[in-house]
Amino acid sequence: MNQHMLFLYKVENYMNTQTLILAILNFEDASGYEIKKQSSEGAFSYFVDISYGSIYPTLAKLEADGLVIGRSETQNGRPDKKVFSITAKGREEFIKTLMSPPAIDKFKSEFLLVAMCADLTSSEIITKAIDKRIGEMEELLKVIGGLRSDCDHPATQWITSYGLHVKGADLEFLKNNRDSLIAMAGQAVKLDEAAE
Amino acid sequence: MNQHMLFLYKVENYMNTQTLILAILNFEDASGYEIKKQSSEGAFSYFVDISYGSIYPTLAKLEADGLVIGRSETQNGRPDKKVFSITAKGREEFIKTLMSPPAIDKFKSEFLLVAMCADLTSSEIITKAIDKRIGEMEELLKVIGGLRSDCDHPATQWITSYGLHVKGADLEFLKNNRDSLIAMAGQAVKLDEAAE
DNA sequence: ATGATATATATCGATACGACATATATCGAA
DNA sequence: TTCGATATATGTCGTATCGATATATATCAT
Repeated sequence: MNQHMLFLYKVENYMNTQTLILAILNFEDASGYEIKKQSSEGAFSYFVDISYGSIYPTLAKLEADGLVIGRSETQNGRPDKKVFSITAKGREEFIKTLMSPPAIDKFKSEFLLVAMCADLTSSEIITKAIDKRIGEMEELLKVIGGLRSDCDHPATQWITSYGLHVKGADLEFLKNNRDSLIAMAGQAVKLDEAAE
Repeated sequence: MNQHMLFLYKVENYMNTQTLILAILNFEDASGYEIKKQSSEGAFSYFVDISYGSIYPTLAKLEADGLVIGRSETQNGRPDKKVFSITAKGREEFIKTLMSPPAIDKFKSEFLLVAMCADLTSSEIITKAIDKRIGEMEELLKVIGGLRSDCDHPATQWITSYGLHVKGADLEFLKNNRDSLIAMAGQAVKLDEAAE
């Protein structure tokens, strides 16, 4: 077997717009706007994010493929919306994708980049960066806690407990080690000055 | 001020290929291949990942802009490589980007999607998914631990301690709650059958 | 010698993001 | 009372990035 035959064993990534939309619609009917809200503020926001630039074209494609169906709804005091439901074919397709082993998490952090380069900047910059992060982490814990109490679906409870545990540990480290990171700020500059 | 003037206050995302390459070259000179290794196996792999499809075109652009300079190096028993160094202008540009407050972490998880949909699949699928994750988490802890002992740079030690703390808590939750997630598998199917 | 693996550079199609455009309606403040 | 801000709602478009592929050299085990 050579490297060009690896596709036979390839584990496909399914964390794409199509799967995400099917997952959300499998829980409840939604418009494109509501899908965006679910993905960036709602129950899925902790591990998912989709942009409008992906949502609307993908909804059109999913409808053309018969995986979802849309209907227009007129509203009082708001623009009309197009609400989508998942079809039997869509649900089947979605459950099939869930059977592949999940790919490893994707994680990118500007904060860790700044922290790793703490010696290149000022203590003011580092203080702002870590305090911003502590605030965001506290906010995220509130959001996850809210999701947890709003929903009695067991698997959702499981993942929110997971989130609270991990992000709680995260916040704990940030608070306990805030000052030691700030103390590293500007050290590279000081070394340069000492060398002159 | 209307919404079209928001760019005046916009906090730019700087977690892009250009910044990442400058960050890596600020630590040490590297070829495109070595930059890829740093980003997916080395000191930066915990919070960064760049593909070849981004690295080579960006290196060419950075060199054209005078932020890095490349030199060819012939090697014994290996293909030639082009090693890049960051310039004074590049370092200046990089430090300037570090002064903006870091954007929130980006996180996407197929595992959490599968876990949230545990009731739609079989216990076999869920068992494989969580055991795969436990194995990957143990592997990641080893990698971060290795990075920590290989490097005496204080800020790198700080972020690796952070990683060990958070990922340790992650693994702890997975082990303690593995069986309760598996118990949720297939419940939606059972409810369907009971309704028949 | 054959195939697998590692080093090394590069391109290209598909995907997704992020900014922008457009429209309706509510509500508080100048 | 109109102006601006905010929220709902749909959609497009340029561009950044990924993931797969192509190509080449060299080593090492079978």
